[in-house]
Amino acid sequence: MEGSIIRRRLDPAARREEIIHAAVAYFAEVGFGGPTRELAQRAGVTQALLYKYFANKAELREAVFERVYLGRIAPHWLAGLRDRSLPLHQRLCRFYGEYTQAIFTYEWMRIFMWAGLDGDALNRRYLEHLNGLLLTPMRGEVLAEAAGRWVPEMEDVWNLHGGIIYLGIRRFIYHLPVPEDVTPVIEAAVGRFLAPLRP
Amino acid sequence: MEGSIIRRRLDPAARREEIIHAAVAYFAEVGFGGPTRELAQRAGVTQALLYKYFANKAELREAVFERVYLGRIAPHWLAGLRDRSLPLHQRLCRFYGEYTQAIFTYEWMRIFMWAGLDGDALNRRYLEHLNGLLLTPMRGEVLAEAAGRWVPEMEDVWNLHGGIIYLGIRRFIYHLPVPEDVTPVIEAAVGRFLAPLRP
DNA sequence: GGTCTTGTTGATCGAATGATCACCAGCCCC
DNA sequence: GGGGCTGGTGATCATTCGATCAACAAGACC
Repeated sequence: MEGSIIRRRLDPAARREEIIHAAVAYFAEVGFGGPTRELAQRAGVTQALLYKYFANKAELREAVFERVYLGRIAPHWLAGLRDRSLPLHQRLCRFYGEYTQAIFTYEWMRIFMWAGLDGDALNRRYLEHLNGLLLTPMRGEVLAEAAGRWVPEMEDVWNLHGGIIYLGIRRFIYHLPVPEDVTPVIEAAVGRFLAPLRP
Repeated sequence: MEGSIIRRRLDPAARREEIIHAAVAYFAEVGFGGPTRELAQRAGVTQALLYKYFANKAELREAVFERVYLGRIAPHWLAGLRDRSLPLHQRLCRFYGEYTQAIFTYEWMRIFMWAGLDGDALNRRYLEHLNGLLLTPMRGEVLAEAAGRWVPEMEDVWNLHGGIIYLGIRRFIYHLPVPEDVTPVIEAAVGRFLAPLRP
């Protein structure tokens, strides 16, 4: 009758995985200030067990960061942006379509914001990486396409980027209604961004 | 020789003011999870005294919200947006110049974000208010100006808004370098937004 | 200058939190 | 099927947190 709790022995790697998975969801919701006891409960585990897999809370937090940040930037995006066999408009739309698909999740958006407010260095490093690896090349493609007709500032690129990211902020941070399909919004934003290129 | 601490009796209203002022700065920095003892220290006051002015921490938090949110939207902004004796471009630039001047502060941007992550209802209400009072009329002005040539979606307006607000997010949340003077960035963004109106 | 009001403090309480440790029990292996 | 390795637990510790309260003292008033 009662919810019999069966104690299951798990492979350490699998258990660690389960804990990290639960921690990502938990910290995304309540922030890193949330008590470890509640996290343990969500992971279906005792609080003491957490400290068999992580020396302290900070280490668990690091593991969550690693999980959330690592491999979030797909290597083919840069090549895709530079593939001049396609129109630039199409390349930008494709990139932001895939990028938003990658980061517009409850977990990523919120953990990124919690970490930002906490002043975590990983956050700034991620954005500097994004800037160097993708946004600057994006500007380079515009420069090549414009052929002197227009010299965009990096701030123009950041403006495009921010306008799109703000969709995710509205949805996952502010809990405001946002279009289910962001594709048309991205296309409109990219269109405005590239408007100076039109003859 | 030692920093002699002189106990000063203050008018209750003034003391309350000091506490709220310190609380705004403190919570903006560390979030509402920050301990009341450290806040009291920053306010130059004992922790016990906080509870003479606020029944509990939640009430102090409310006072901080009230201070930060209240009167942040200037009443003349709506009239300024609707003043058709000026070009729409100029009206939008003026509005966002004043709006960013009002909210691009360390305290406002960060408390707004902490509150958003905490799921505070005031947050959503503020944005719905902003939407109804300013963004929707903005779209209305564009509609009037376009006279059928272009029918912008609310998402286009949100995109303009988000692209500009993202400047403050980059600066105060992510601690990234951002142009000191945002005026040119605003002008460029407004220009792109209104591009469909150009013949 | 004495007295009374009340703004302010130091001490302290109970609850919650991160972290530890002795001990238990599931599962593999012979 | 019975040791034994080790994943897992319950109890507990030290600290920190929000909150309370009796007692103190600064300043106004006569």
